[in-house]
Amino acid sequence: MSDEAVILVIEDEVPMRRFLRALVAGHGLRVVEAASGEEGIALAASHAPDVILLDLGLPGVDGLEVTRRIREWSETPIIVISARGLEEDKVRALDLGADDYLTKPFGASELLARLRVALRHAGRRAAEGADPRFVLGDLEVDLAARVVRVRGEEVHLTPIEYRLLALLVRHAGRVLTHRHFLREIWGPGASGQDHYVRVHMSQLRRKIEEDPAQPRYVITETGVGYRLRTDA
Amino acid sequence: MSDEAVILVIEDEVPMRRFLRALVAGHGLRVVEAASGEEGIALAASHAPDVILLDLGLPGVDGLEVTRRIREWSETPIIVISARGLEEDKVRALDLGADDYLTKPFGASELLARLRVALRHAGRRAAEGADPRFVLGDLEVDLAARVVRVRGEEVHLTPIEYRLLALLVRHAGRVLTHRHFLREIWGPGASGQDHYVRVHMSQLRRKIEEDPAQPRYVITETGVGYRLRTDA
DNA sequence: GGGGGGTCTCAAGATCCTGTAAAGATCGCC
DNA sequence: GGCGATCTTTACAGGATCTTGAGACCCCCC
Repeated sequence: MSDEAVILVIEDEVPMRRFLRALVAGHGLRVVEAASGEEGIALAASHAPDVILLDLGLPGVDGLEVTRRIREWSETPIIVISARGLEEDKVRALDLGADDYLTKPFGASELLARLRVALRHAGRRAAEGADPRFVLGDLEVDLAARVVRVRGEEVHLTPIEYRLLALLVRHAGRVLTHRHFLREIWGPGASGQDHYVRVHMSQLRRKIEEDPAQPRYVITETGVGYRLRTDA
Repeated sequence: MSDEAVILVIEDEVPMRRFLRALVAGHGLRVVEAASGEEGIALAASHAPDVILLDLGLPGVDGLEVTRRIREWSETPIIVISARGLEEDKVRALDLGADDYLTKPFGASELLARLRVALRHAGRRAAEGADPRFVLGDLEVDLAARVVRVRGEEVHLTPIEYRLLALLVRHAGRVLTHRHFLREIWGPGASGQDHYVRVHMSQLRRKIEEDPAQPRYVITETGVGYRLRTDA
């Protein structure tokens, strides 16, 4: 999950940029780099990073200006890195919208810890409200909670039934082959056992379809596999 | 709006506490003071402050423990103040849930600026329900007070039982896997020991369920984990 | 009308998972 | 050092789930 997090590094000096990239990338995070303020602002807009690491001492558009410009439209956490440790510099940056301020030299593990704090904030903002749900007619699938409802009623599914449905939901509208189900759920050793899929799909339909003989949700594509309707 | 903001100061040394109160109160913020960790936790629950200023070097329940305990039910920003500037101290506090870490001595205006950052974060989250109590049928869990009641009667839980229940409450309605419980409670070294979870979950049910064989609250999802009902 | 591929359903047995008790190990406290 | 509380570990019965095979069905083509 947080393996997918994207960090934007805005830093003009090459050695420092390398250091930051190595540090951040070495911890399961993706890195996007900008060598100037303008580029940084553009990448913040195009890549929607989860956190921004920003060096104040940029040539051209300086770090404070970058902060101000990004804050006009985005609330992505910004961690400022600076060689200047004067209090008034910190106050200015923080009041302009930065979320943290680190003075060089700093320790690698402190930076990472503060990065985790910022990611926590970013993640919380993203996770506010209810879970993302897939709704189709009377069927409701909450992949985050692992809960399935039909006409508002919770339906109990066994592990295999749930995984079948989750696969269908994640690829709603597309046809999934028997082979695909077998690979994803039973692993590579089960090829050819198409009846596994059929039996469990039948159980699944019995639980979520009103009339399993006339399925509304799970459509069988004869000779190929199954497909989940996207329209009611 | 921010004229109404409440800052909780948890600090045992009187001069420092006076200094912080004067500083914060002089900027249109209300101050609530605690002289110990226990008091701090209690006031955090009863006064619902917008930001918490926490000294790490408390006697008795120390600052790290205070952070951990508050984070069990609340996401109020915590700014840690400490005489210790070692990197590992910072990392530990931040990873336990603190949002910022200031090393003494620090400048007054920097503290205020970081306080404004924390208030910004708190304000963004102002729409939060704020009641850290979970009620479901005859079961009542007060994460702030660390108290569990069944039909009004207080129930004594062992540490592990309580943490199991607290996890369930914090993710009420979602299925939590065995792996998740093991990681959160026993740490990364305990993977594969699913029976830990089963044994303690059984003890927990014996204490909170009327009929453990027909659980009303803790639902088992065979092959996956457990889930706490959200509806009666 | 018959045959065949593909599909659905059912149910029995095998397999895996879960709840529970109970005994031993550990810990904190006096 | 002893005691009580808690945690770990083991064992087993009962329950839930999965596999497997067989029969029925459907649709299309011959």
